Parts: sequence; structure tokens; C-alpha cells
Amino acid sequence: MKKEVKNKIVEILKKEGLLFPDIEDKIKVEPPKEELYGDLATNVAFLLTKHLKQKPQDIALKIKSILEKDPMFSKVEVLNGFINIFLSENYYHNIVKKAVLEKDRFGEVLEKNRGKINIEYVSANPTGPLHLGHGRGAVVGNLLANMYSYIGYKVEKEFYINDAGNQIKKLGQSVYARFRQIDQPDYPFPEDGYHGDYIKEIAKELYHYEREKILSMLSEEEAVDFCAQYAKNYLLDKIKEDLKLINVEFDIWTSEKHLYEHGKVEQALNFLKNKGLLYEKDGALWLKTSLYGDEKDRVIKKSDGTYTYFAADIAYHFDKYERGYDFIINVWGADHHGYFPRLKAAVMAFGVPENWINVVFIQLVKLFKDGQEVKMSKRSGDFITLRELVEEVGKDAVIYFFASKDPDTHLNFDIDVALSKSNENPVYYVQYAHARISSVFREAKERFDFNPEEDFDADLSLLIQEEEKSLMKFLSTMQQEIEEAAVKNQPHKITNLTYDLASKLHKYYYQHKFLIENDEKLMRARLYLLKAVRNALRTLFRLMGITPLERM
RNA sequence: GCGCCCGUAGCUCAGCUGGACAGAGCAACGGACUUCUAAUCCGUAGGUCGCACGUUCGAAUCGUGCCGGGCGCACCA
Repeated sequence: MKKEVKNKIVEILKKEGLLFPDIEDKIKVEPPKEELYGDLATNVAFLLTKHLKQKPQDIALKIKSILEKDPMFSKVEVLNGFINIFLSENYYHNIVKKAVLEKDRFGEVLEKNRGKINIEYVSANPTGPLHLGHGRGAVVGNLLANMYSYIGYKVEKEFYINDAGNQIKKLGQSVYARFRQIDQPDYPFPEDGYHGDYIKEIAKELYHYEREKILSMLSEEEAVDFCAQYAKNYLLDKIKEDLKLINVEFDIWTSEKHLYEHGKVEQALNFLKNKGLLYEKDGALWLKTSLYGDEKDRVIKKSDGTYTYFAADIAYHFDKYERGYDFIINVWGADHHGYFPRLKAAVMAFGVPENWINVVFIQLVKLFKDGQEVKMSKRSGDFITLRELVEEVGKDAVIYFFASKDPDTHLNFDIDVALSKSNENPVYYVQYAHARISSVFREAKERFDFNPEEDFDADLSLLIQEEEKSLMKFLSTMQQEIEEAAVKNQPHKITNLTYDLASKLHKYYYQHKFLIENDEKLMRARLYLLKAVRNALRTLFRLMGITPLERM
């Protein structure tokens, strides 16, 4: 819609000989802040002031006189130099019909042929349950994936399992120690081991099912390794369960260990070696990342002969590179931002353009309780898990809360507010909008023997109230808004949109009646609009993974 | 020291590829249920958009410099 109007304006300028080369990209056609200014507004007149040496107002008036002849517009006004455009009724009616037809996929591009992309998120180490920070990453990543899918990409959702490093070893040692402590309480626990109670539970399970096997093992090393693998699988299952709690599922699980076992690391390094990008120094192997914008070269193989984590990550991204994505997005904790330049450099060494790899950084979640910040530490086992939170406040509230802030800003999570289950939580506000519509539909069926859930026609020209126009206007811009939010990696805009739509619905609801005794035509028209609005809400809910409520 | 993020109403945050009076929720105060669910709606009050220069017809938005908070600067993962 915006594009359509912009093109018309560009055409006019061309015809009038006013299309100066520097302004075409600067022409904005946007819905204005205030609805009374119209459906769309443009700033062209300001851009021309310099070239024409005339006041914006005068230029705007000239363009207005041409624009208002177009049947797509019902009215064109000039105010303070802005050109305000009002779209014709017919345009809006078609949008409402579209929303009714497309159900909970209103505006979605159904042919996913815009490209193939990969979004990797969460990727928590399988050494403990998911905590709040992971929850935020999970919600943001999932929402992004759904948004890109909505606008026509084929999206693969991926979880990278860090199961080859020291943490896994430490995990094994911790579990093994707890295992031994069952018979021998003074068995030493590793100093930097994982202290959470879940370690004891895993040990108990092992004691119950695998006691003989472990005790008969020849070396402690073997036993620790066995415990590590067992614990890893146990915790990965838990992680999957936890993610399911907030409607997050992955298409691909990639194991770091498998990358090594399948020679992926060698393969990737060979590729770089053949390009002449590796060299030896001080007994270690280095990659020339500084050629691609990193501040210095990085070690890939340590002087003791083992690979760095970076090497595995290169192999991992080489694998993604070979899978042929148009671009990839990694959702990372902000504490990793210093790591991005070197990974980007390595990836560019494969030969992809700079914008092939994108990272969305998630700032840390700070937890507050009783007005005090709660320090969370995985090592001490002292933290609130995602599961605990979901059980307390509900899935939808957790999703909505994590999705509602710009990922790249710090998030203060006040447990007391979240646990209060009160209307302080905005998710109730949007849910209520949906439930209200469903409630009206139930009443319509009961009192008027008219079921809006089934297909029906309506005369939309009867929708002339302010609130109705406001809703129709929202519907006409929703798709474009989602498109822009996706492309800019701004998932929190979805919650803003949802809130906005709910607010318009609540105002409408308060101001007007839908079940009208003696005017069936009007009733049908309003119910029809409600149905369109409900579909739009469902579409937004679906992106977030929130379940629409039929009643509250 | 260098790099990234943040600093907007008492609190939590939107707005930031420059544009029409700086917005919302919560908290405060005052109204609206014989009406399809008042988990709602309407109104009042509350702001030198961290500070200072600069660019511009126009700056919360862009640039530079400060101040304050967080994070990161490994042959760790």
C-alpha cells in the first residue's frame, strides 16, 4: 500500500520534472501519528524546498492538486507542509474481507519462496536447566523465525549443542561425585563442579539403573565420561521439555561433538588452508581473521595440539555455509558480542558477503525480588528456572513479557509483578480482547440464532464509526508492519502491534453495541468486522506462540 | 585503555534510516456497569528526552566531546 502510493508520487514528480536524484530514496509515505491527519502522509514537499526555493506548504498544494484526481484516494489535504492522504472506502472493505478469509494467517505469504534462512537460538550448554536468559533468547528467536516465515522465507530453526568441551567434563565429574557420595558421603566434590540439586537427581537415577555398570568400569575416567554422556542426554531431554512449555521447537539439533567425529573441523580448516589463510606461530595454528576486519588473528589449534572452541564454531558455520542458506541469524547473549567480529571474519573467509551472517544480541535479564536484584549463578545452583517461572505465571505471560522489549536492551524482570497474576500483566489485556469477541459470537448464536463462526456476508459500507475506521486502518497496515519488523529484526514490535489492536478493539467494544435488535444489516456488518479483527489477533498470537482464549 | 549496549514521566519501557503538540502501561487522583464479560473505557496530574556543542527549514532521533550504568576485550567454552 505504501509502495503503491509512493510510486504514484514518484510518477508525478517525474512528469513535472521535479524528480531530483537525491530525493527519491528520502520520500517517505507513512501513516501519520494522528489518525485525523489521514491514512498516509508524505514529506515530499520538504524535500523539494531546497531545489525549488519555495515554501513546503506551496509545493505541497501543487502536488495535492494532482493527487486528488486519483480514484484510490477519497481526499487529499495539506497541513504544515505535509500532504495527508485519505484512502477510499473500497480499499478498506477489501482488506476486511481478506482478513476474514485468511483466518489466523492474515497477510501471511504462503509460498515460502523468498529464500531459505537459518535461525539459531538458545543453544544452551546441556549442563543444567534453562534459566530466564535462555527463555528470553528462546522467545525472541522463535518469534523472529515465525516472522520471517510469515513474510515468505523458508526458515530452519536450529539448536547448537556444546557437548565437546570442558563443561561437559565438569558435568560428568559432578554427577560422578554425587553418585559416589550416595554410598560414601565424604567423597570429594569437584571444587568448580555444578552444585544444583538436579545433579543429585541424575546421580540417583544412575545409582538406581546403572550402579553395577559404573562401579565395574576400569578407570574413573571412563566412569566420568559415562556419567557425562548420561547427564547430557538427560538434560537435553529436560531442555526440550522446557522449551515446549513456551511453544518452542527446533528443526535441527547440531552436536559439536559430531562435528569433530565426522571430520567437519578438518574439512573446514582444509578449506581455509587451501585459501592460504592459516599459518603457524609459537607452536599454534592461526587464522588470518584480521584480513576480514577482526582486530587480530586468532588461534585455532593450541600449542598442546587441541582445537579451540573457535575451531569448532568455524566448522559449525562452514556446515551451515554448505547448506546453502541465503543468510543466517544467530541469537546470542550480549556477553558474546566481542566474539562476533572473529566469527564474522572466519565466515567471510569462506567467501560469503558481510551480511550473510547476522547476530541478534539479547541483553541480560536482571531479576528483581522484593525490590532487590537477585544474583543468579548456575554454578551455585541458585537461580530461577524457566520452568518455575512458567508454572507460576503461565506460558503466555512469559512469552509476552520476554517478547515485549527490544532484545538489545536490558530487561528487568520483577518476580513479584510477574507472580502477582494481576492485570499488571499486559498479556491479559490482549487476551481479553480476543475473548470478548468470542463472547459476542456466542451470544449472537444464542440470542439471535446467528452463528458468526460460519461464513456470512455483510454490507461493509455501514461501518462508518470512528472506531470502525480506526480498526480497518489497522488491518490495512498490519502486514507491512510485520514485514518491516522482521527485516529489521525487531520482534518486540509484534507485541506493540498486538497491544495496539487490542486497545482499538476495547474502545470499539465500549462505545458501540454489536448485537442490535432491530437492525440486522448493521449487526452483520459489525460482526463481520469483529471476525476480521479476531483473525488479525490470532495471526499475531500465532507468531508469538500465545494461545488465544475463548473466554476468561 | 579499547569496543558494544543503555541513559525518555515516581517505576517499567515504546518512539531513534530527522518531521506535525514527546507516547503507553503501572503507581496517584476523579468519573463510567438495569447494556454483548468493568481483566474494560473516559478524564486529571506527572518530562530541561543524562549534559554540552554542532549539522539542518526542523534533532529524543544524526555527529563530536563529556558524565553515569551494564557487558566484553584468552593458545576458556
